[in-house]
Amino acid sequence: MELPAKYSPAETEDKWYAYWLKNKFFHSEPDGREPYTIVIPPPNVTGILHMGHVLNNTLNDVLVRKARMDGKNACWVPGTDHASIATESKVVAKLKAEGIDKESLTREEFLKYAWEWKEKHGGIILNQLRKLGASCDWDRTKFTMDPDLSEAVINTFVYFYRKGYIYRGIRMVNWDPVGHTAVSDEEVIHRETVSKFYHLRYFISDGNGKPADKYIIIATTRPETIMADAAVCINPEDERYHWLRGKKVLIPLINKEIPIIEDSYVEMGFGTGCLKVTPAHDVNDYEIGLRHNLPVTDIIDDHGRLNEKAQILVGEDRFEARKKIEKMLADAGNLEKVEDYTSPVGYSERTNAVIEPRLSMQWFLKMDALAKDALESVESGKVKLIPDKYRNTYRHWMENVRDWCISRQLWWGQRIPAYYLPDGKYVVAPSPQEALEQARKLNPDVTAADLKQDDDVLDTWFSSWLWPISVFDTHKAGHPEADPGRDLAYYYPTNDLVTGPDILFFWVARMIMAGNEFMHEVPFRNVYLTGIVRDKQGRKMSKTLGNSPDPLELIAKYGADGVRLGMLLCTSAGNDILFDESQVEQGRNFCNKIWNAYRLVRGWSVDEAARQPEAAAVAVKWFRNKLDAVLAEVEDHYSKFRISDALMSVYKLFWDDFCAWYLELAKPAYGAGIDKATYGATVGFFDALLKMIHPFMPFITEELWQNMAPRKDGETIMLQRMPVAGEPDRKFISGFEMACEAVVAVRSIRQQKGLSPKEALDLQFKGDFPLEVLPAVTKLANISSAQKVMSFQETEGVSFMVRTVEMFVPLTGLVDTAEELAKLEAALEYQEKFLASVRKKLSNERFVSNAPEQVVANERNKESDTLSRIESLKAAIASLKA
RNA sequence: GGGAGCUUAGCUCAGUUGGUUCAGAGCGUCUGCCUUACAAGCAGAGGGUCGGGGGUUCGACUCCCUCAGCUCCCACCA
Repeated sequence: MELPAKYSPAETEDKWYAYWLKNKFFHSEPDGREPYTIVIPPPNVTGILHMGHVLNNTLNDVLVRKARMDGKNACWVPGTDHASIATESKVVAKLKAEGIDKESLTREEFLKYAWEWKEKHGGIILNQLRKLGASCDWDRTKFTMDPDLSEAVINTFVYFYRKGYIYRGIRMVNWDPVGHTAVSDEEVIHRETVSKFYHLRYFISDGNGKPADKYIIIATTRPETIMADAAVCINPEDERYHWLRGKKVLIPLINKEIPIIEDSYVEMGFGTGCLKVTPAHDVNDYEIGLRHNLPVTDIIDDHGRLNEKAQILVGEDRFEARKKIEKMLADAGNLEKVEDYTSPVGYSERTNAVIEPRLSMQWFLKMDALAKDALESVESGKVKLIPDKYRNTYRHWMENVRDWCISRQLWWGQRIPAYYLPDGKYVVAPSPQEALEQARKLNPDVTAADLKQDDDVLDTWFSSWLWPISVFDTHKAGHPEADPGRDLAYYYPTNDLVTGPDILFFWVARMIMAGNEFMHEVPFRNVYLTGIVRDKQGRKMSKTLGNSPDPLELIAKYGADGVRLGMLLCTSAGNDILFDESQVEQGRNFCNKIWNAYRLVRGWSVDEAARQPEAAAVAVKWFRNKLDAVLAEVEDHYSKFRISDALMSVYKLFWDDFCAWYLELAKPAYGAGIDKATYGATVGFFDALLKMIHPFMPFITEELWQNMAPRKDGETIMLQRMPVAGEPDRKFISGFEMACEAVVAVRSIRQQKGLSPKEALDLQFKGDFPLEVLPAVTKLANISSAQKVMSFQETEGVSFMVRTVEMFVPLTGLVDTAEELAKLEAALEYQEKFLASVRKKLSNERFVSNAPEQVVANERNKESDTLSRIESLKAAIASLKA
C-alpha cells in the first residue's frame, strides 16, 4: 500500500480512540503494580472545551500515558462538577428565554428543568476530551452530584457540624443581586470603576429633629444608602470636627437623627474627614457599627432594590435610586457638589453584577485548624507546588484565611441538611428521618411535616474538595475512622494534580484540608500549576473578546496530535501561556515529518546479501548512544515536570538527530537495497522513538507502530514499556559531533563557492580527527577522498577548524587568496585575543589559588587548544602568502 | 497600601547550588535548493552582552543594593 505524502489525522484518530476504548486500555483496577493516579479537575458539567481545558488535560494525559508506559497501574479519573452558580444561572437564563420565570417555579419543578438540562448538555465536554486523546478511565466517570457523592457531601457537613466547626451566623456577605446568592470573597473581582463622588450636606439637629443652620459635608459614592446610615463618624484626632462632639445630625430627605461617633478608622485626609456609617451595606461600616453598638438598618432587598425601610424610593433598583436621589438631594439643598471618581468596585465573578455587601444569615465553616494543617502539608513538602513560587502565595492565604461561607441561596446543589422546628430551633442530620429523631428530643410533639429543611445549598467547592476521596469511596468522607474501600486504599493519595493557579485556594488548598481530615494523608504529592492561556497579545482568552479559538476546530484542521503539541510547545509551568495558532501548525508539521520518515523506512527493501556500509555502521553506533543520552535527559525533564523541555528534547532527537543525520547516513543508494543490520537497527530506533513521542502525540504513534509490524488485536503502543536509558559512550558522541561540524563546514563552503552537492570534493586534515567517524563525513559531505596529512598538498583551497583539527578542501581556481587571507587573519586575531584573556586569568594568582581545580584545568585546556589553533592559522596564512 | 514575580536574539522562552568554548532553544528572518521520505520540506547563514546604574568576588545572566518598566495576588479610603 502506497502511503500518501501527507499525514491525515482525522480518520486515524477516531479509529485508534475507538480501538483503545474497545480494549479498555484506559481502565484500571487495583492490582500488585504500583499505582499512578490523577483525578481530573472536573470541568463544569455544562461547560464546553476551551483552550484552558486543552492545556490542562493534555498535560494530564502526557503524565498518565508516561506513567502507564513506565509500567505503573495508571488511573486517570474523569468527571464533571455541578458548578452550582454557573449552571443555575444558565438554566435560569434558558427558562427565561422560554418565558418561564424561576420565581414562578417550585424548587422541585426548577430542579426537574435543571436535571433535564444537565442530561442534555452534561458530559459534552467529556466527549470533547476524547477527541483530544485523553486516556481517562471512563468507567470511573463521576459527577459531583451523583447520589453517592452528594451523600458524601452531606455526611461531611454533618461531620463538621458535630465537630463544632460549622456554625450559623449573621455576617456581612458579598451579595450577588443577579444570582440572588452570597458569594465568597474569592468570587468577587475588584475592578477600577468610574463613578461619582457625592458631597452631601448633613444638617446638625437642633435637638428636636429639625435642621439647625450648620451642616457638615460628607462624601459618598452611594447616596442611595443614606437612609440606612446609623451614625456619622469622625477621627478623634481631627480637631476640625471637635465641635461636633455630642451633637446629632439629620439624614437628608428623611430627617432621621443619627449620632456623631469617633473612630480612628476614619482618615482625616480622605474625603471631607466625615464618614457616614452604614452598617448594613458596607463591610467596614459594619465593623464600626459593632464597635459602637449601632443599629443596623437593611434597606436593600435580594434583588438590589430599596425596601420599605428606606422610606423613600421603595422598590427602586439601587442604581435607579442613585440617579433619582441625586436630584432629590439637589432639590432639597443637600447636594454640595458631585465629582468624578474612580474607585475599585466588587463584581461577581459569575454574573458580573456589582456586589452588594449585605448582612444575612449564612452557614460557615471554621477554617483556622484546617488551614493550619493544610499549611503544614505544603510547608513540610508533603505536597509540592510546582513552580514553588506559589508556596509564598499559599502561605499568605492560609495565614489570613477567614471562615468559609458555605451556604448559597440557590437550588442547584446539595441542600444543607439542617431542619428547622416550628419554634426556630434546628437540628442537623444526614437524613429527614434522623432529623426527626433528633428534633423529637427537643420537642416530642414534632412531626415530619413540621420540619422544614434549610433552603440553601452548599458552595460547589464544598463538594469538589472531597473529589480525590469521593471518586474512589463515597463513604469515607465524613467518616475518618471508617476503613477506606479497596479502590481508595489503593489509589489514594493520588500522585500529581494539574490545575490552574486561579483555583489554588478555591480547590487545591481545600482538597488538602479534606484529605488531612478524612484520610490523615494529603490528597496528592505534586501540584503542577499551569499558566493561564492568553492570546498572542497577552490578553486572557475569553468569550467576550472572541480571541479564543475553538479547540475542536483546531483539532479538525490540524489533528489532535498537532493541537497537543502546539499547546505543549509553549508551556513552562506557572508562566502564562501565549498561545498562537502557528504553534499548532508546527505540531502538525511534526506529525508530517514523522509520517514521512516512516514512509522512507517502510519503502526500504532488505538486500540479504548486502554488507553494511561503513557510514551506516557509524550512524547506528552513534544513534544508539545518542538515544541513551537523550532518554536520560528526557527522564530528568519529566521528573522536574518540565514537560515542554521533555517534548523539545524528543522533538530534536527525532527531527535533527534521527531524520537529518541518522537517516541520511543509513539511507542506501537510490534503487539499492538496504543491508539487514542497518535495517534492523533503524526499525528498532523508530520503535523506540515512537514510544518516546507517544505520551505527547498518541494517535500518530499508534498508527505507525501498528503499521510497522503485524500486531495482534489487543496490542497497543500505549502499553509498551518506555525504553530505558543505557550508559551512553559520550566520547563517541563527541567524535560524531566533530564529523557533523566538518560536514556543515564543507556544505557551507559549497554554498559560498556555488558548488553543487553532486560534485565530489577532497578533504585533508591535520591533527586528531576521530578516524572512526570519517565515513560519515565522506558520505554526507560528498567527499571523494579524506586523508590525514602532515601538510596540505595543494595551496589553493579553503581551510577551516573543527575544534583543534585543521581541515582543508582543495579548490583549484575557485579561491580568492586575498579574501581567504583576510578571513584567516580575522580568525587569528580573535584567537589571540581569546588567548590573552585566558592567560590573564591563569596569571592571576588569586584565581589559580581560589578557583576549583576543575575550573583551572579547563582554563589550561582552553589555553593549549587556542595555542594549537593559532599555530594552525599561522601556518595556513604562511602557506597562502607563499 | 501589603506581597510575589518578571525584564536574556525580531517573537515566545530555557539558563538548575556564581566557574566547562555559556550566552542557548524553538519559531520567525535572510540565502541557495522542487536532491527520487517530506516545500507542512532540505541545506546554509545572520542575529542578543543578558532592562539602566552601582556593589560583592579571582570570576556575575546567576548574589546584594538602587532606579525604571511590566504582570499577578491580597487588602481596600467612605
